[in-house]
Formats: sequence, structure tokens, C-alpha cells
Amino acid sequence: MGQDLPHPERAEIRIEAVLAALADPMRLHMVRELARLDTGVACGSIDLPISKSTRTHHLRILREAGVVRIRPEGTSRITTLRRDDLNALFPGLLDGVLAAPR
Amino acid sequence: MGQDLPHPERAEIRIEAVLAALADPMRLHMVRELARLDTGVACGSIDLPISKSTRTHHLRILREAGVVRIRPEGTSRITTLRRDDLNALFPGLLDGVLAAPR
DNA sequence: ACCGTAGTACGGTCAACGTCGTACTACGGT
DNA sequence: ACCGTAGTACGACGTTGACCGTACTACGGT
Repeated sequence: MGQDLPHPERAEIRIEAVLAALADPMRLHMVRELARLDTGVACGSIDLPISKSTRTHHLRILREAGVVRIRPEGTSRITTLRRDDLNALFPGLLDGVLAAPR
Repeated sequence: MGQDLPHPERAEIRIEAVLAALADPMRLHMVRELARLDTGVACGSIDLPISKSTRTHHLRILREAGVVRIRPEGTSRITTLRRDDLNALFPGLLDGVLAAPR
């Protein structure tokens, strides 16, 4: 739905923003889910004990940090992890985070 | 100086706390400095544009998250990165963070 | 054309955090 | 014994951030 949302280019992704994005438990959970179902996922299909607007808020943080990419598809938006970009910039970071014991 | 400060055991280190600790620019800078001068360093010898009490505050966060180890030595305290523990728990995370362009 | 579904935008609230100054403690040197 | 240096503890202040509800927009199906 709506327009394409702005995403930082790979070169514009800053480690501070990525870490801040990942530091929140709710967002970390989202990222873990995105990593698990690797195919890209409708924003709303990750169930979380938060309201719609709060989910939008978190997705915005993740998107603006360069952690996820969000593209419109019909009436939904598909969210994917920006694995390539993150691995290129901070090799090992994502895997390290995902390797965390639960 | 003072008593030994409490540190989490390796098994007690939680990824959320580590990420939150690293998310602050000032703390990230500290960690980078600690990684650069690998030998362990007096707390105060990293120069930062913050007050003494704020530095203590940040070191506390890093210590309680399990990112650094702080041991008394004479009138000072020596701070070291807990590389082994972090690498064991979250392989690649630390290197990924440190690999960040600046 | 209309309605439902998916999501954003905005405004407000409350807690958490970064920052500081001041007061205190601990250790070493003279 | 005393002073200086290194650091912690505590309380205050301002800002940021997570969360919500409500109002709005966009797209698809009937």
C-alpha cells in the first residue's frame, strides 16, 4: 500500500542506528522472526503483544536504520531482512545476534 | 580501588543487554578504544567529552551487560573487553561491530 | 461505488536514559 | 597523618523513546 518508503543506501547505514534498532526486545524479536522465515513477510503477520501503530513505529526504526527493506505489495507490505547489506558492512554481526541463545 | 564489582557470568549475559550497551555512541566509542589498545586500560584514560560520573555510569552499563570486565589495580581500575565470552556467545558480533566503517 | 483490510500519521502520556554536580570512599605517596 | 588522585553514589534535570488511541490513506474485492 501507499508509496515506496525511503530506505538508506548501503553506504548510509550507520552502526549506531543498527545497534539501537536491534537493542529493543520487540524489534529484536521481529528481526529473529524475519530471519527464520527467510522469504519476506507481511508486516502484520508477526504476532506481537503491541498495537498496530506501535508495530508501525518499530518497523520504521528498523527500516530507517537499514535493517529491513519494506516494499508495497497489493494491500500489504512485505518486510525482508537486509542480510546482504548488513553482512557486507558488519560481517558477522547479524549471525552473532541470531546465534544468541534464544 | 574499592571492592570487586559484580560481573555477570558468561551464561548470564543476555544479547538484549549487550546490544543496548553497544547502542550508545559514547559506549561504542569506549568499546572501540578498548578493542584497539588490547591490553586493558585504566577507566579514565579513554578521553571523552563527558564528566567523571557519566563515564562511571557508562562503564557500569557495559560491565553489567557483560561487555567489559573491570578489576581494581592500586588506585585505578583496569577495564578489559570480554572478547572470549562475547565471541563464545555471539560469534561474529563483536568483530562485526568493530568492522564498522569508523 | 462501496466496504473491509493493511498500514501510516499525529498527538499525548509515562518511563527510561544520558548528563551533570556534589558529596563520599579508597588507595598511594610524602 | 595527610593530601591528592581515581572512582562511586546519589539526586536532579531534560530528552528521548515506547506505547496507545484515533483519524486518515491506499488498495482489493464484491
